[in-house]
Amino acid sequence: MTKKDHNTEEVIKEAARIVFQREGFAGARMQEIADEAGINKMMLHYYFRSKQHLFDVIFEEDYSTLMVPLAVILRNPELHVEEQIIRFVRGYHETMIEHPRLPLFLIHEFAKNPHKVLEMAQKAIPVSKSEEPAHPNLSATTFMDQIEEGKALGRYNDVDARQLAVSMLGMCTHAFISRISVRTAYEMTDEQYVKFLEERKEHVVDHTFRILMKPDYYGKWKNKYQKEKDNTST
Amino acid sequence: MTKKDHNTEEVIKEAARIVFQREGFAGARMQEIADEAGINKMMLHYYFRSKQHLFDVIFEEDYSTLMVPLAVILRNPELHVEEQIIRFVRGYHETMIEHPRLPLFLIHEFAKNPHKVLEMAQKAIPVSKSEEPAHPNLSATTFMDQIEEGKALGRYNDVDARQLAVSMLGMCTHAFISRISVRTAYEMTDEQYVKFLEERKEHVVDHTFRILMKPDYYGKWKNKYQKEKDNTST
DNA sequence: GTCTATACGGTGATAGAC
DNA sequence: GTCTATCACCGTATAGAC
Repeated sequence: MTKKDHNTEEVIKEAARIVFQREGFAGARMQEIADEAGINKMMLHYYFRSKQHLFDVIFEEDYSTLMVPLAVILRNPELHVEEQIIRFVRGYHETMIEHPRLPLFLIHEFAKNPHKVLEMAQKAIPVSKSEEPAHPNLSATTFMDQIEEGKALGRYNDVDARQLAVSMLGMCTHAFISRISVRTAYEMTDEQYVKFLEERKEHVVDHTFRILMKPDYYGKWKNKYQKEKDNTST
Repeated sequence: MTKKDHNTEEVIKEAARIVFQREGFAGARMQEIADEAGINKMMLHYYFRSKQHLFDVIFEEDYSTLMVPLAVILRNPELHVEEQIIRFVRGYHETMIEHPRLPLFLIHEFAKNPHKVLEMAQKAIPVSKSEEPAHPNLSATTFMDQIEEGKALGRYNDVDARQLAVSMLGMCTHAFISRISVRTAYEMTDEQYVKFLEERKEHVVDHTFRILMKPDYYGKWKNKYQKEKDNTST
């Protein structure tokens, strides 16, 4: 427990993470996890009571990996909605490039067991104001309110904020969820696909803002943004 | 086979469809399917050799349900890309409102068994020209070429056509795939959610065109489209 | 041709030796 | 703390009754 920097528990968890993310709960075999970890199958039961319990531990961690940073962004009342969108999209892509199976894994298990996940969300994401839902769901009033405000100022198009939020999330998730389809369709190698994802980050921000902003306001933002980018890179 | 309008085979298939779509292949239990069909579990093996075979039948049908109509639209060289987009997005939503679990089901099983699905695609979707990939993947040259053409004509923004295609697909799928999240986030009843999806159809077209088209060309399209819509409804 | 009973194989879980 | 042996269960497949 002291010297081993990769103690058994951690080895098991990483093996379980790989197998569960690839196969889902129902498709995963305890034997497979044991093989992946290079240990005896029974050790799994010694360290984690049951398959279900092991899964819950992994799922909760993975859920937090994705959701907590995003929730922090969306709940920050100091951040302007435009800055929220930029950070959200970039953060999403950066996390998911590291963990490309996470979106489909979370969505699939969530769909199979919504009640459980909603409970978990309460635990996983610390809530400051009690009224706020625990799911970082873009229903946060700040997000919606600021979009209404932008409309009133004549900066934003008359978009439905909820539809916009769903579109933005869809644009974020789809490249990861349909990895095989996209790769096959465009005949990409692994390297080309990673490059596509890296680039996609900025495209999604751009697409979102084209939907949200009136053309001239978008033009101004684009100019300002381009300058900032140039300054950063030089 | 003659008189019974719902013969056993059909009853089993519908039960299997429900359970497979809900649980996935690995999560589905033969007993569950039998219960759903109101028959003895062993009948499943009588009519369909194995779980795998039953699954393949269902999956192939479901795959065609979604893909064939979309492929027809995308492969039609007569259709202008703008008309392709409109029909694609509407067709997708209309089919998926009927079969809301289909997107996640197909994507999940596809991700778990890409090789098999790609083979299936060859069978399911008749290919006219041999070079064309069997997957209705938006890589069809007509789609890409027409976007380049629109750019050259100064109608379209300088968007990456592949990024646009992925965004459009993501906007289409996400509302269905993350049904629970969306419903929870916006606290919708069943009826409100269906209404949201019905409306979303036109929003996605709109979002896509805002990404694709230069502002004034978008304005012209919007005007023309609004008139057509008014004429249709009156 | 339709249905039932039983055998097989694999998975998750447990008891106990070292 | 680690591993072996074994159990109980469940889904699948087969054989055979009606």
